[in-house]
Amino acid sequence: MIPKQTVNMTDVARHSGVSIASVSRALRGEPGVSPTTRDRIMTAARELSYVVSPEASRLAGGATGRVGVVVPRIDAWFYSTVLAGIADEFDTVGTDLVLCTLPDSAARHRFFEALPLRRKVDAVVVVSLPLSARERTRIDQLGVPSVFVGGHHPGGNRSWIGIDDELAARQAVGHLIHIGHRDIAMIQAADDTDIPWATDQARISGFHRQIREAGLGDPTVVTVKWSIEGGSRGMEMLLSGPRLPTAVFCHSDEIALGALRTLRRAGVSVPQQISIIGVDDHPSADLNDLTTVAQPVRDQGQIAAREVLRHLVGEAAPVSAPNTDALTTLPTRLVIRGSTASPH
Amino acid sequence: MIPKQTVNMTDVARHSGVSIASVSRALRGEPGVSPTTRDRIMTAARELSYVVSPEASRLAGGATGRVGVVVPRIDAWFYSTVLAGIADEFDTVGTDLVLCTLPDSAARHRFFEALPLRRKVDAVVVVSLPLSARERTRIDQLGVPSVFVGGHHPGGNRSWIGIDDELAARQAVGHLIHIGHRDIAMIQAADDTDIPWATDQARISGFHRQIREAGLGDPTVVTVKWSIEGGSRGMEMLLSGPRLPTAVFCHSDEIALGALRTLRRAGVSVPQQISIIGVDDHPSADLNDLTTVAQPVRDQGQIAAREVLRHLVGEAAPVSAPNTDALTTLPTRLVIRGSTASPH
DNA sequence: CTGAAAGCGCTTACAG
DNA sequence: CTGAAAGCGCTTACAG
Repeated sequence: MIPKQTVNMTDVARHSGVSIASVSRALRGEPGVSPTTRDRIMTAARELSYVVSPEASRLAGGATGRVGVVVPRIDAWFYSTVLAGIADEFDTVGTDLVLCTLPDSAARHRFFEALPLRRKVDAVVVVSLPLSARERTRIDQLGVPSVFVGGHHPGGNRSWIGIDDELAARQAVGHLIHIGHRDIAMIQAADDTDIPWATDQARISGFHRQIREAGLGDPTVVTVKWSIEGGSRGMEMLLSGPRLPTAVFCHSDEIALGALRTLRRAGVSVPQQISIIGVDDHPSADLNDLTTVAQPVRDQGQIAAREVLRHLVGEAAPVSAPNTDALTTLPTRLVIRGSTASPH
Repeated sequence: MIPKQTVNMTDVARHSGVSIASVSRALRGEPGVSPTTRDRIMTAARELSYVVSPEASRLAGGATGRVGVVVPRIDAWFYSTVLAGIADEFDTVGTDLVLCTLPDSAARHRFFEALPLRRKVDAVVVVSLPLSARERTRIDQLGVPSVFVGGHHPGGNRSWIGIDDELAARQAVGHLIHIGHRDIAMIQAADDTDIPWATDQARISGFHRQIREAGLGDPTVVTVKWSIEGGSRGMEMLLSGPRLPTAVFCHSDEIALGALRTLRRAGVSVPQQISIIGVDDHPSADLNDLTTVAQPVRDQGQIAAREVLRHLVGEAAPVSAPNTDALTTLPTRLVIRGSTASPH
């Protein structure tokens, strides 16, 4: 005879001499089970090292114990770090993480049209994806709570965790101005998708506002792709100009690192001849002595995870929570290293 | 009245005027459904934008459509890149990826004892975890196919994809010897867990073998943690010695980057006064002009994913595949940049 | 506090 | 080729 592969609720019930209804209740910590019975059940479950079948549980109206996490990609520092924060938090409560990556627009389109997460998860976390109205609707149509991380506010009273990108830009540019720079350029990053990243807009407008408020003239701005290559290219563009600015605000640390590489190759010394500042506090920023504005990345993941788990336990609609409660803005802070100094 | 949340197989059956048995068969591409009927069913399913309930499917004896991926952590370049390769591949066939991270030994212990993946996935990919015999057994007890990536051979005829770490070390050291170095030290990384990483042993023995075969004397070796900090520390130790070697083989690029940082701070010029070489071809290696031995990381993930999917479709036991077939070793190659040069 | 029973949405022999 | 029916392992009213 073939032994049963897995022990099920019936086995636990038999071993503890009760019905499966009681086992189900006890295991989920529901009221309506006497302490004695509960004890007996828990012991039996442990002895048999029983785990509920998520399939059966879900099918019968329970939860899946799974949460979907949607990221553009994972082989990039920001996303993998957010993901690590989420994974850690899920692990403590035993929630399974179903990962969805949308590396290109085809994958993205497929995801939002087919909604492969449908009927598979109890909630979803969307990381750093600027959504069109249609896409936002589709996420809602998953019919489960959603939480958004980074980049843009999803609108409505959807939960959002992120930083103030405009402020981050102003902190960076403010530092340059504070130490005496008057001729500040920006290497800005642009995405090639049609939907503008809120992050990008905010960092750009923060730069311009800070420049304007300091009474400085029209700054030089070059636009490149968001990558180390892009940063290299951007600095090459600046080096090709009539005169070099005394400082450059880079859209991100990746851009800044590319810029530093070009400067090193060009024999321009940093910070003596030019100051460079980025945003993010990428691990390589420390390694390359880059001044930057740090954002708490792992924390964003952790907080998002907690938020989503909160939705899952307190199933009740958060009537008490006002609209504004849905937005959590984390602080950014200047990290001064060796790539910035006063001009001359 | 409350509208049904989701459309189920019965709806599709009704719309196409057949029984749910036929719908089930048609949707899974099984034989035994006439082309006409199949067409009608497919159309109805599309119109209703129906997706099968994985829960119900699994419960009834089908597959979950999910594969578990176990990684030590994700906020590190190697793992997130392997993961990206896996995720891409899964995406093309619609397999869901359930992510498990084991950041510390507590999480690891919990994972192997509780086997949270039990009954939840059709297969599992284990990335770069050196397993004890007990842990290997536990993975087998999941009762689903498993594929291993990187680091160590799992033994038996389990599928494994990785590189030849000993060869990688020899390629690196061979380059140093080839350009004239005779005094070569190593900064080696040690893990703090009790189980030795096969990767580590292999890179270390590759170093020693190459040194020995070149007839060079007893090399200086310092041991540190696998991190940029560790690399910094290691180079500090070498700088504290009686005389500086002319070249240093670093266990990994991260170690090498830390070493470079210390040298920069110490005012020792690379490669004029000392050559540095790493292993991995971490993105920062390019940025910091580090010579290294590259390994295909994303490919390892992709191949592992394909392998696991192969197991899933061809459910039949691979009787034809001999034992050796289970091991896939990917090539490594020297990438020469500016951190190595002939001595003097 | 406890249990018998219906039902969740599928897959799979078994008949026809 | 097609369908009626059992059963996968749970949860949840409904009785007691």
